[in-house]
Amino acid sequence: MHKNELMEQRESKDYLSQLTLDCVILGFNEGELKVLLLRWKETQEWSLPGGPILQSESIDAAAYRILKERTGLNDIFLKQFHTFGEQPRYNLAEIQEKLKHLIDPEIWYKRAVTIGYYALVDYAKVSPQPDELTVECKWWDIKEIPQLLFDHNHIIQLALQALQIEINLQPIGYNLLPEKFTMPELQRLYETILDRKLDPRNFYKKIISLGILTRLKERRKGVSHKAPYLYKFDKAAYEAKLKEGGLSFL
Amino acid sequence: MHKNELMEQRESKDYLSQLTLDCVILGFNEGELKVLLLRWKETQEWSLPGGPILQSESIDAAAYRILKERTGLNDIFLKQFHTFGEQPRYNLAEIQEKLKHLIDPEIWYKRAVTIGYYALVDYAKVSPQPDELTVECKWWDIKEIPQLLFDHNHIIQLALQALQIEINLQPIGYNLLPEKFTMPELQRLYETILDRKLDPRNFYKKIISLGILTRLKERRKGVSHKAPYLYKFDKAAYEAKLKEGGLSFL
DNA sequence: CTATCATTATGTAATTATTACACAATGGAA
DNA sequence: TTCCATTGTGTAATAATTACATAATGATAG
Repeated sequence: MHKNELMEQRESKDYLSQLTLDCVILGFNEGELKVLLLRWKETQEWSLPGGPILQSESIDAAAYRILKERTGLNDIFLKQFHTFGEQPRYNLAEIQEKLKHLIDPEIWYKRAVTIGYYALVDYAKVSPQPDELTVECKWWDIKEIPQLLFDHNHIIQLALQALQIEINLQPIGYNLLPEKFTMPELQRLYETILDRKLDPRNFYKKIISLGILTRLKERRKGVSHKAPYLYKFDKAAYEAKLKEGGLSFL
Repeated sequence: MHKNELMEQRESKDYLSQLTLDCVILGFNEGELKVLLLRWKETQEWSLPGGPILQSESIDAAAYRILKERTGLNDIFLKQFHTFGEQPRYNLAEIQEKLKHLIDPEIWYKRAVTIGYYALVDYAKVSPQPDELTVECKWWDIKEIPQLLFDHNHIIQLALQALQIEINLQPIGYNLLPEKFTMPELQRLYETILDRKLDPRNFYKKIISLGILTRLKERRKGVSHKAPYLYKFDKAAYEAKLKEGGLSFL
């Protein structure tokens, strides 16, 4: 491309894109993975939280901003997993029609690129907040997600795939559980993410052998069966192991 | 964000970004990983191939376009690995100074986002072509890369990390070698990517046990030592194994 | 108070995968 | 013909993964 062409392009802004970000915010409750979705004003249409990235911020900062706005949480496990720039990413006319009461159809760019992040949060600590274009923000069971706006079903699908790989590389379980948790809870989390049953004896051995868990004296009370022990993630041990290099998970 | 704000934003184009793409094109020659770099006109400055993504194309299509332009190749293993949107990504003033003879400093946007792809190609099949802003396109040994423009050293670093993970999930070796190759060549490729020595007997066992390699009757000739067998990647067997689900690599 | 229910906690043996390790064979060059 | 560099290959030891079953316990219901 020649200097003049570049200048012309800049003039026409042809090479600029609408750059947005979408967050797949995941929590874990009652043995199921949950994802936080927003319902748009005056419709029954749902989508992922997200929005434009401002010129003044890095894309990571934008992701943290959106997370903070929707969940109230600051320190969150957040990871970019894919950038979506198909052409077209979704049926533009359909979206224009569905959301015309909210957004002038003119505003939709032909090609919108969105950067996908997933976040892992402690379900109990989140207070879901809708944004300016939406009226409802709530958790959905990952297995009961409706048809979403844009290509958001697809984005969630890829986020879950990325998570299945990540679970082998990091103790991500600990981001999704409260500070104290039981072994069966942790196992159920792994089973949900990996989408397969695990043997409790082998799971216990494996997890314990990582040496990054502390068993407390306490047990969970109020369950109508043998009370399970509570465990805590031992962050210091984890950091130490990481430095030594040797840490792989399931 | 309210409708009016969105309209205002659109007017000012504040939420639009310069969206570019950079390709880490990797080849393998003489036992070393090579990366294709471009030297800019009238300077000694090098960078990765890349450029703006056009409004009319998907980001994957843009990556294939750039690859085709720089290498002449069509069918290429190409993978998006990360999107870079730090703020700032690099020292803008420095870049403006270095490239002012080519590009009006005005043209540089404050925040540029680039999508990183890596490509794996057969070194021998590539005929490197510079683009409009560059005069030289050539392979560099991965271990001898100079200080590059922008944040391109960083981008290469992350591409190599992504490749180290990918090598466990796919037989990517075959994209980097010619159709026929020897076992020691394949081993050296793995050693280079993983950056560690492998035992030849264990490597042989492991690779053969995947069952996706065919040993030919032929041997490589003209070497002043025992002539090694040639192997071919058995694509049919690979596809079959993939379907059955069970395929993991090193 | 006791029996029942649901669930937790845990060990061992078999299988499979990984690692460690050494030397004879061979093609070309000297 | 000898020498050199490199290829081709097997076995034993160790480590990791899988398969598998039962006693303990806390709450609840009778």
